[in-house]
Amino acid sequence: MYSIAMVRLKDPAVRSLLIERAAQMLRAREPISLRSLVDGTGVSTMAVYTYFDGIDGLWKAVRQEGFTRLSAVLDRLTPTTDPVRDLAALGSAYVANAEANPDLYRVMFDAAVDLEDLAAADATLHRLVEAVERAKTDGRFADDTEPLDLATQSWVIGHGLASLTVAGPLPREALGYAVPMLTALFISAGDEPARCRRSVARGWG
Amino acid sequence: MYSIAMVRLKDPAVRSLLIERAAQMLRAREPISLRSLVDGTGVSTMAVYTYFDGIDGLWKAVRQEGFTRLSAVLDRLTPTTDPVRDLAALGSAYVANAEANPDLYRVMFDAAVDLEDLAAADATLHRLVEAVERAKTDGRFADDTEPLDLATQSWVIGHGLASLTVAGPLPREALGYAVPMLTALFISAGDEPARCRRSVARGWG
DNA sequence: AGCAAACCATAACAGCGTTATGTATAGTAT
DNA sequence: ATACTATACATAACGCTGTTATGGTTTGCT
Repeated sequence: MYSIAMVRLKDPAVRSLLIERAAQMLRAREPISLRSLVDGTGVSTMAVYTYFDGIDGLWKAVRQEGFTRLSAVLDRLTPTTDPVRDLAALGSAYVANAEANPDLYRVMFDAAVDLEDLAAADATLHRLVEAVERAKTDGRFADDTEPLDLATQSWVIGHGLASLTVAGPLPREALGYAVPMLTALFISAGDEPARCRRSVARGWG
Repeated sequence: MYSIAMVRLKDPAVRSLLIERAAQMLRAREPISLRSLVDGTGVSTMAVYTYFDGIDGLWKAVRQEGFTRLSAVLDRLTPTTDPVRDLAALGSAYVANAEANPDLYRVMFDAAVDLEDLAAADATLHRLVEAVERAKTDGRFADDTEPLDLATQSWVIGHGLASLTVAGPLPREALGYAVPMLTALFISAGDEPARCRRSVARGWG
């Protein structure tokens, strides 16, 4: 006999509902357990097994949701005529997203990595690679600049800062180090110093 | 009635024994629980409460042990006449230590930060600050270089790389990015490019 | 209409961190 | 030496966790 308040939904709706609720509880800093997750939703603990194959699968789904949202945030940025500025803007949006959702950011990176996580992270990185390629086309970076290398190094800076501030010992203001660090990196890749400083400052602000 | 195989040790010995065993299990990638930790040691689960006030306190102690070991590794480096080379050597030792003890490194940074953790992390950072100061005295960096700022930025690079490789999506080879990244950073602080490249390469190797 | 598969509520299980209780030990004052 | 007190900790129980088993309900296909 099902309970009166029973909810009967199609597959994807239940999936989304549980992921959404997990993200919510993460933001509210409520401890997440199988039972606390489904309490008040009308779905039973078994739903988590039907849709995610256990709590680990749920975390994996949340991780991917985090990357999806990050991608959405980065997609909202429209390229300008200054690709170096765009690179800085991507970095700015990246750390701002981490700062806005610190617990989600932690979940995204605190687990052993599997193939699906790799693909999600790769999609994020790809945006940086594209921006570097545009900058190279515009002659801002040296010809021997490897776009994937420079993009990865930009990511390392963004993640290092995000990780040490939102979930670590550095104070929030340390996020500002992104400006001199990205500037130093882009200048080393061949960009003209004064112009680079302007571009990064604009993209960051 | 105590069991026959009962062990009776002084306070610090039990503390060290449990921390050491936790570090061991971490390295062996065995799941650590209160019961699995004390199994075979002759001490009861209550000892963890006597000495650490629960499992969270145990993790905190492990975290501090991690920072202590890291400090010991960095202390083993003797300064040369080239402080920029020394900075690179510190970075190299930092990521090598993370690579050698990936699980311990994760524990060190995966928890909410409290004051004692802060102090331990600060001691690590201090070594970098000193090296930057020596480089400034030698005229390698611009006069307006703030040692704490540059040291922190070096740390961000080291942690970003360590975090994304030992517990994240980047392959081990990505650790090599430290060389161009540190070089770019030090050049931006005023070091002469060719000399800087040599110093970093020597410090890293 | 009948059948097979999916769905999932309920309940039981082992393991977790923690708390409670009482006994043995260590140290100190008498 | 004796009595007292605080510490150390073995044992057991408690409420929680994720997981598995079971069986009834619902759905969709034939």
